[in-house]
Amino acid sequence: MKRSGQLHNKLNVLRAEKKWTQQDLANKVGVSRQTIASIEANRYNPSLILAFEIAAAFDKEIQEVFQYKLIEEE
Amino acid sequence: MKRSGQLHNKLNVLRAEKKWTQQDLANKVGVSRQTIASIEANRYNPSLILAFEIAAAFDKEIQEVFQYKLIEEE
DNA sequence: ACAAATTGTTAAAAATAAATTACATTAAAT
DNA sequence: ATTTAATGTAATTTATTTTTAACAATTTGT
Repeated sequence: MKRSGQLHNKLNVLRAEKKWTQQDLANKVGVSRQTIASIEANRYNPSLILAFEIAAAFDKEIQEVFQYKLIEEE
Repeated sequence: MKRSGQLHNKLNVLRAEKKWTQQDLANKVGVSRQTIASIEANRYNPSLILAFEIAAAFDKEIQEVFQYKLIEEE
């Protein structure tokens, strides 16, 4: 699929603030630890529902957790 | 995968405001018309990147376009 | 009423996310 | 220094999204 931008996230920072391990967060949102690790490392693009659940776990809005930067087109 | 909530969206309303067809929106975000139709009908859960691109097309935040309601657990 | 555009929906294939298993590396605790 | 917990990452499998193609149904324009 076409990708016209890049996804970044603040999962490691937010986890550190709460002192949660990847496993802790994985348990809270009901996915595997590797899924959290992969998202954290930007290895893939989570589903919107998972993004909502992660944001809710931190009591934040999605854009406080995930940032999407459009790539400039010339 | 576990689903502990429901996703809703306002795509049809936002499209109507802009007078965009499904095809128009599909072109703007670079997916097929059927992808837009399927998201609009809640047949599936888009990727976070696609959700960001759709929101950007409407110049809105994600949560103005998509709403995620957690299901009550007892 | 007719034609054209738009939408609803489905099926099959392709692409990508997510689960699972596994193991190596790093950090923390004793 | 040794053990234990936490993280990085890779391979394989499974689940889901997305594409493509197709056709029916509905809406819009003339």
